[in-house]
Amino acid sequence: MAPTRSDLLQGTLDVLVLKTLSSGPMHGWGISQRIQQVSEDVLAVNQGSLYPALHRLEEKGWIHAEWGNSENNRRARFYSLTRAGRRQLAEETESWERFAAAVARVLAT
Amino acid sequence: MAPTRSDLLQGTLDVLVLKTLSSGPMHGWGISQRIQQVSEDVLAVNQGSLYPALHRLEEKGWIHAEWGNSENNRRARFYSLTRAGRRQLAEETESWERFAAAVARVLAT
DNA sequence: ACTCTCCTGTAGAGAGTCGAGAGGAGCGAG
DNA sequence: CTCGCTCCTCTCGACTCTCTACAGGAGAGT
Repeated sequence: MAPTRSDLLQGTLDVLVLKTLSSGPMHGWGISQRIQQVSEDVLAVNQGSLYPALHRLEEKGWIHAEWGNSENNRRARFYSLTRAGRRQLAEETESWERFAAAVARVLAT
Repeated sequence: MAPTRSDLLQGTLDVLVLKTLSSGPMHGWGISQRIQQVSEDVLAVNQGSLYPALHRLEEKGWIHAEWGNSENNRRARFYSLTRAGRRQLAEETESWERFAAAVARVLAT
């Protein structure tokens, strides 16, 4: 098994999930697969972080959950972005960019 | 009072401090000023985060502390990077860059 | 003297991730 | 048919780190 360092920085998971959901509804397991794939295995989402995050996001009204069946015919909970979630995604994306740019400025000698 | 969102992502403070120290010894208060300045006020380091971080870094042997006098003739604790700290800085810088790039990949549709 | 700025430090609370573990259900292989 | 694998969801305790708020000493200017 590849070590695939996860080490999600606190607070990044939310925006990652929101963004992943912005291309359409998806179930939790799929979201984690997707993030790992798109990040080229740099980011790995632990299940112990994923589901609490999903519930957190749902409680805040940024995503909406619904039971359904996966492509493999399994019971899965599909999440989709709400209007508020879309707004939140925009906000968090911008603040991530500001933050990353600032860190980069410090790190650049 | 300017709002200056701080919201340091957990784990970023260390590399920021290490990097700031890489250009020479400096005292805690100066480090926080420097980071805020270089980041163009995007990053603000709280004192309640700074000093514990400094002590953490020292305990791990990445920085070395020494009492001295500041430019304003005040008692100040000067920190400098150790050899291990330099190594750590290189490592953390690289892993930050990998991480930031990965997040950027996810965020870029 | 008094106050301002510089400078270091601590304590409690809160947020979020990690590792580990549990469990159900579909599907293919033997 | 039963076993085992993959898919999929979920929870708990430990841990780490940041935040807010607080406390205090000492030099410098008024």
